[in-house]
Amino acid sequence: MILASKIESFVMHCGEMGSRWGFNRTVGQMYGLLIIYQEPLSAIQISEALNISRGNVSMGIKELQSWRLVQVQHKPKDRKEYYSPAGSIWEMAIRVFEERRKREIDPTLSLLRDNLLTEPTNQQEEYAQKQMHEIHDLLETVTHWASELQRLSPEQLNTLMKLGAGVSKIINLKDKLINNGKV
Amino acid sequence: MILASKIESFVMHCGEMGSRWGFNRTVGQMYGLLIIYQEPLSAIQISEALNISRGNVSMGIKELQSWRLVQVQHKPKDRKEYYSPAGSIWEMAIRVFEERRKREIDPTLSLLRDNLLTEPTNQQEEYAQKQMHEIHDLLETVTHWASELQRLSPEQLNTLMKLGAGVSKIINLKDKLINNGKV
DNA sequence: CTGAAGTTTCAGTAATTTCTGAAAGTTTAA
DNA sequence: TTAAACTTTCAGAAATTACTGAAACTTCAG
Repeated sequence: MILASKIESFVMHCGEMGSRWGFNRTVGQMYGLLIIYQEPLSAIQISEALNISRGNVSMGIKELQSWRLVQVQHKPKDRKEYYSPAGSIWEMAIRVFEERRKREIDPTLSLLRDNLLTEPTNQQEEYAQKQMHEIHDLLETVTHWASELQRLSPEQLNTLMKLGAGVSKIINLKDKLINNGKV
Repeated sequence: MILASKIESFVMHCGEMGSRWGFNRTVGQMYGLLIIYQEPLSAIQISEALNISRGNVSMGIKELQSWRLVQVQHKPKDRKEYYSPAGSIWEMAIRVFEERRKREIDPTLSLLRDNLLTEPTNQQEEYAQKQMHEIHDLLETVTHWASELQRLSPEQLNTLMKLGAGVSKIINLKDKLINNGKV
């Protein structure tokens, strides 16, 4: 399988960015390929398109599945499995975001919670706990907000984002209304 | 320099999470240490506390500076440089967020922009460009929104986050007001 | 100047992560 | 059953990334 050069440049870029996005080069390439290629692809097609071993494809698919980013399909009269991206671009973004939160924030939150349960035994620990407390509260707020936002429909979220900083005006407006007892 | 066990567990955790947050283990540990430790620390103190070479500390500090996360200070009658975290926990979070956007999203946006400039030459490329277009628009919207939010004061942003999904009610409210020609 | 006290750089080594390919496992059609 | 067609696993090799320590560089007090 030979890729059109525009497609290839996108796929290779995904590979280079892969590790920054939380997976490795070949997993990044695989995901890029599945997104950009209209038809579902079999493991062997992926391994040929990217010049990587069949075993590596298997491991990569597993990884992408753990991120809930790929779907398996079957074609009639064909025992092979065919892979395609799971959900719309929008949904994929949400999933990457969510998974990264789980991997990057949740473990820290739980460590902080544990550490904050015990009393500080000296001045040094007291300061340490103060800092941990601040980090904890920040992460809690952000996590909570993120999960609330995820419950909005794509349209609502889009409206909100397009609103940009204008959202602050609306918050002020709300405050005014509340203060006037009108809401 | 010996660390209290609670401090140590936090520092080691930062090390383990380091690579997920965009730096490596020792850079993560160094940053954790600076955050949790009340006094500014010299390079030699850091290297002793973490059992890493002096040269590694120098490289790590450089890395943290490229993220704008540390500050250098001097003590009277002492030629050593002392390091401490730059800004409040809040500001640090903003900076990590911003730097990661630069490293994880901006390069992709620019690749997509370039690829979208040329006309597709066949059906396969047409589909590819459709996908790239969607990703591009999503990343643009998110990036733009993020930079708008950064312009809000911590207090405003906090209000907004605490509001959670309630923000949708407010958006609806705004729509109503606009439709009634009252705003 | 000089040299002591510090910082930075970087070649080579160590540690970690990723990838391959062959073997083992699974599924299904006949 | 059997065997073909496929998938998964995993030990070891390859590639990448991080770390050390010694040398080079910088700064400054005397």
